[in-house]
Amino acid sequence: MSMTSSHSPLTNRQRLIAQARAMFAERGFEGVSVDDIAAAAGLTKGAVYYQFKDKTDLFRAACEAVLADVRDRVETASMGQSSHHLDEIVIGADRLYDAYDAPDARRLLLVDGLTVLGVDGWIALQEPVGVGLIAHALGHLADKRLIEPDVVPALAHLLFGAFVQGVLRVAASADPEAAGVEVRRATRTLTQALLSGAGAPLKETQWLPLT
Amino acid sequence: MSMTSSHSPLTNRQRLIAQARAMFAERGFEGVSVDDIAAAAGLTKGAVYYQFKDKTDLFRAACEAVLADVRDRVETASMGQSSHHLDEIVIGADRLYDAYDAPDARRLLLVDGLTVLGVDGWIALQEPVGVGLIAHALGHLADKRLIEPDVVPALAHLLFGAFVQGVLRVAASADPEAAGVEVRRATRTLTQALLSGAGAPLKETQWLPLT
DNA sequence: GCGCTTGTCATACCGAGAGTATGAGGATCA
DNA sequence: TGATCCTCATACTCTCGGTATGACAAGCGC
Repeated sequence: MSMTSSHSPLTNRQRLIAQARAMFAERGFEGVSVDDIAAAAGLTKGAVYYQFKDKTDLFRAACEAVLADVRDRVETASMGQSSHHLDEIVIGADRLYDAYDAPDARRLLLVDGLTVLGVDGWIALQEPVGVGLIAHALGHLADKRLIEPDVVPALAHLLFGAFVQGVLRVAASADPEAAGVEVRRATRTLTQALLSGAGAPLKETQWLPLT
Repeated sequence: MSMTSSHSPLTNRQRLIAQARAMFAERGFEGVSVDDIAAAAGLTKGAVYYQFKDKTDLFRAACEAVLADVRDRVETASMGQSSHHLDEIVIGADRLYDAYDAPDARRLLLVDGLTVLGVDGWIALQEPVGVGLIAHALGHLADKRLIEPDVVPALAHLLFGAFVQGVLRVAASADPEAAGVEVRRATRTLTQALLSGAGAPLKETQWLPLT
């Protein structure tokens, strides 16, 4: 069970995932029928509902395949970069933009994923890769007390949300080239502001003893 | 055409929008059928397809109704607050969290809206209220040269993306009370970092003509 | 070889639901 | 009193997700 990438001939399950990934990326989750995916893989609906629980399950498998490629692009881009440095949050954001610069990553992970998988499923999906990378970089800032350590999980989530809208803004722009530079500059403004150490004291008024 | 809020008896169109808003907020766009909405309003599908182009059009009308309430809550909360001040970005974020603290705002505007209306439709929907408020507050920072003025539009979009994930993180949390405080603290870390003026010079190394 | 099980997939079918076609009923106006 | 327009109900089509069931092959014990 679950042997990933044996050798030459793809299993029918892998072909279904590959077709689903390509077609979902082009026409979206609602724009593709299960019969279409099965036919594109040279199969019928019966094969799909044997391999997967339902259409959402197939979508989830396609998302994980896309996410695996995104993770690969992030990690290979991280080779030869200064790790354990404070500005990892700055260069890490640029790496994320590069890694998510693909139609399937945008459509599956950032657009349809939230509605199809639900809020909890979506967060669980993004936690290990995107949010995790940001949280790791923020950990270095917390070590130097540039930010409070206990805000790292939530702040990583927030920054990933900013990143998501950055990707979507570029994708929706009439001039993606210019929008890409604009978004990366705005992101850099955000991340470099965190490097200036303005979140450490938080001397403001003891507002709530909660948490 | 388009007479909003005449007096006592709601028109059938308004009743349809109200029912759609309530049912979409509870069961989501895909979880509610057009017949259900029509029946809940004491009508049939024919009335819906006379008043609206399709189901998406009805959803869009419901979104605008929700957004009108959100805008009201933002503006009434803005009465008696220090405007034209630098920390408007800090207190404005808190006002946004309060204004979006409703099930229909979360589900329609932040979850289903992106997939149903598409990326362009979603951005166009959020621009006048949420993004606009943030852009206005960022304008004060740009006036004082704490950030570069030309990054304001993109940065406002990014910060709104962070805000969206903050709302969703609270909604998905098992303890919304604690998560709310956590998210607001993280947001404050982000906004206050911008106040420290680390984005002004941007003297950084001629980084990349990339993209 | 034979029966039995198991894994894999095709076929046939059901029901829900979006969208359309059409006409009924009322109101207004000539 | 028609004629026209507005508003909506009814009846229908068609796509599509999901299920039920059977076909077919590969093993496996005997």
